[in-house]
Amino acid sequence: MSNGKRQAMSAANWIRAGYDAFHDGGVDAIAVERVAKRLSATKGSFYWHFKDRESLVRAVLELWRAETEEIIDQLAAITEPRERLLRLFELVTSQIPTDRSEIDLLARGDQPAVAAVLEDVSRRRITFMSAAFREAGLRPVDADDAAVQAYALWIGLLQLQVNLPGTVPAGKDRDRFLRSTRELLGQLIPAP
Amino acid sequence: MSNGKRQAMSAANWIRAGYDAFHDGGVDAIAVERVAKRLSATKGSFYWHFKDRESLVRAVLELWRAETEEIIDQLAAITEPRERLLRLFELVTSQIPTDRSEIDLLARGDQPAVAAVLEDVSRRRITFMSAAFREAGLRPVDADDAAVQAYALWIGLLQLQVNLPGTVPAGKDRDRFLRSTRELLGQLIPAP
DNA sequence: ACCTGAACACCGTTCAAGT
DNA sequence: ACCTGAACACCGTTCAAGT
Repeated sequence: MSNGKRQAMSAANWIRAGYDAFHDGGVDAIAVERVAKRLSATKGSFYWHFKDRESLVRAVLELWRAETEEIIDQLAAITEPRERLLRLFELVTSQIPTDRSEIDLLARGDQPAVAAVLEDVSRRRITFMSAAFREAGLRPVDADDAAVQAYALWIGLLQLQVNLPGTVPAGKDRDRFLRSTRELLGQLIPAP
Repeated sequence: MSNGKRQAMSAANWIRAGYDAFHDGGVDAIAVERVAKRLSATKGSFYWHFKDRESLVRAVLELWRAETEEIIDQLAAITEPRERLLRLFELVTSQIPTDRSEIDLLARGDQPAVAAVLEDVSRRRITFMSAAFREAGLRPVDADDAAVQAYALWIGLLQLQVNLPGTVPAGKDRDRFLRSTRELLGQLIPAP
């Protein structure tokens, strides 16, 4: 358990530098040569600590996963399922005007390292919503459907936000749009 | 207007080969070196006909744009706006289980050549829907919102379909899911 | 007018050779 | 144990030189 200081340090250094690169330039920026330059190290050094680029991407995205887990933990504390869903919809719709990293990950979903963590996180979110819909009174299959539809609308809006700026209203129209979107999502929740 | 046969032929050859590559392997497959190999030509030859890779991508995606235009033309023939929207929802939801190229384009939206055509096509679709919602009785701002929400749900589902196979129900659950999705979209249409 | 071939700057990956 | 440096196979782009 105790450690010779250099060795463990170094792998963590590469991951930290990769995480910074990810936030600056997305998944593509987690590039061996560029990260090596950032650290004033050589590519050869990298391949001592990691099998390949994919391992580094995987390690960096593990950090991202941990961040998203916290949000679910907070929501889980709300016991009333309708309230929990409405709070969730409020949370994610208000994030829509800002979040970019999420879409970058969706766009790189063809890379296995990205696909792995993306699948995990998405299924986690969908399962979480489905459970709430069930608690709120939907039959299991309908709860699953509703969760998938809500999630699709969510990431679809993120996608439009990033890819087609101007389609998702900003400024003074923003509030009206987000309210109306929450209403649409609210249609998925059965009446008490 | 009339032509020396080699010259015009050659540029068109590159575009056709690029279009094939696009269908086989997505936007990334429109790569100068690989397409050159396909044609048994050199990269140098390519740069005689095109300024850069981006010009080729642009030319290839023009073909894709033309294909999507046809669908809108068909729907425009339906005069009753509610019927037109329902038919559209039916059309796009039934495509969800198969379409991949659309998502590949969304994923490469960071490339200017892709962004350009993607924006055009998307705005065209959203405008088309918004007009129908307005004809069906919504106020202009609400019609715009509804169109954006419908489109977001659509591409969100495409995204899940491709990135997270298994979340969008297939097989015997497929029909129930698509029906319920059409119902949710139908909520956006005002009562007659 | 059209094309070849080599060069250059980027990637990822490997590996002998050094410390 | 850890790293360097050079090599290789891919990219895109440029350009002198050929026909």
